[in-house]
Amino acid sequence: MKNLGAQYENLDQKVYQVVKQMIEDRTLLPGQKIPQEKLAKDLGVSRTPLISALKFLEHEKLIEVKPRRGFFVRLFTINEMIGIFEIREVLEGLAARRAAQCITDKECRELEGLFKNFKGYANITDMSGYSKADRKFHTMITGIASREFLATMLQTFDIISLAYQNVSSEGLIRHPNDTIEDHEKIIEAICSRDSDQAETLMRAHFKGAIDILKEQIDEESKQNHSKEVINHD
Amino acid sequence: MKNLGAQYENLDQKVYQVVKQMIEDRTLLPGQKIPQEKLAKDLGVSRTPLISALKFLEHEKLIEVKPRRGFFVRLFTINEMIGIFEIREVLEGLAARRAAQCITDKECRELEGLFKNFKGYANITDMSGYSKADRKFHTMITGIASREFLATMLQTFDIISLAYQNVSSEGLIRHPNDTIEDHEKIIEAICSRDSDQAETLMRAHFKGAIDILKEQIDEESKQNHSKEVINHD
DNA sequence: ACATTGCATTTTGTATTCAAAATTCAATAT
DNA sequence: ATATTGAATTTTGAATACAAAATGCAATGT
Repeated sequence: MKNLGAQYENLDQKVYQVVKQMIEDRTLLPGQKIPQEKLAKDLGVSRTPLISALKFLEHEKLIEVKPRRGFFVRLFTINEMIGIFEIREVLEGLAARRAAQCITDKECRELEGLFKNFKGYANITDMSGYSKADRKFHTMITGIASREFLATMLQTFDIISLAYQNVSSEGLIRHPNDTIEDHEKIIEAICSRDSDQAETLMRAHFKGAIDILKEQIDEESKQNHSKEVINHD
Repeated sequence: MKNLGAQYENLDQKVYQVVKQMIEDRTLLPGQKIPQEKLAKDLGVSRTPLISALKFLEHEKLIEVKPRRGFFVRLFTINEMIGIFEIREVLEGLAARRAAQCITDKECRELEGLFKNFKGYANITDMSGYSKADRKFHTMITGIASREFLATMLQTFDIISLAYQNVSSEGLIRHPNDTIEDHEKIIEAICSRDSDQAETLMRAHFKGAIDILKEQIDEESKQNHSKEVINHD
């Protein structure tokens, strides 16, 4: 394990980053209790900055605190995931609106170039490349909208969605064929400065993901087969 | 100053509440540096839970951390306030939508009763009573929508708006005469389970507040008179 | 009078310590 | 065999300790 001591300005921040990454890449598993002493030793720091980082993550809902029992990696129900996507829907809708209002011509060209490598292919096979472009698409729009709060909030929810994608990979990662058209239309609306349309289309884009989640609930309740780390409300 | 030692489960949480309150009621002023040792002593705790609480508040953007320099009460520009209200607009819009989908008849009656004391008066003079009802209105709707994340996020922004109201009281507190009709229409939409309409009306309600803020910017830039704790981007 | 330097003081970031609470686990009872 | 009790051990919550950084301030120089 990487020793973090002394090489960064603030240990809190760096421990926070590392632990967050560990949750994302499932080194720390949902439901698992955090072994404070051990993890702190592995990271080469004392419990103080680790606890500080865990409390940050509690605020982001990636960590759950049970008083006097410890810190646990949080575990999301599908219903909670729907709630999170609904929030992303309205917040990214707002970001798209704001982006349409303040985007520069240069940013427009960059945005329009994002998916050009995938355009025109009947079937996209470079999933990881597309997925990277997709991520860039969302962060660029938020960046252009540039409202500190909005960026912070969306970052939080982005990570959560990502964590979830790893959990139920067959369910949430949508194939480029299904989403590239959405992306192009949103970019077009933003670049023609049509803020109403940009918001509407971005929201519609998220509604798609939400519908997929809702279908999952229906299926599972029918088959009554509950997956590993997902339990319902 | 109240001594907090021993009377609560977790000192962090309680220190957090108290410090938040101190920022809200302006015992701690924007821009001011937090005297850790002194404040901890005043509260009857050590620096450990105080620092923990301050880091929570940093996440909520009520506190700003300058590494190696200390914690400072944050200071909002009008542009930032506009950003915050835009977020509240979409999130409370979502809350209204969800509330319309899952409200019970009992909750409807409670909601409808909220403003009955003010109804029919040409001019409402009981400002603090109305302001309390207004707060209840928003928290009830969020509560009915009942999505943990949504509630958490809105709570954060609610506090910030409140802090701001204290700062520039002549600007943001709107007179009941201007808002009671909005409230009634929103309640009507929610109680008739019209979720689209509920969202639309709630968003329009917030747009009003945002417009007021934007007018303030225009006025100030014209008069070039900058107020005490407000500085612009 | 004002700027600069260097020492003394204060404050911060982090580790360590320690009492109280929770957990484990073996011994005993049912 | 299973349930219950109660030490021994581990873990948590919070205070304290301490080195490193920042700040204040007085002495000196311009």
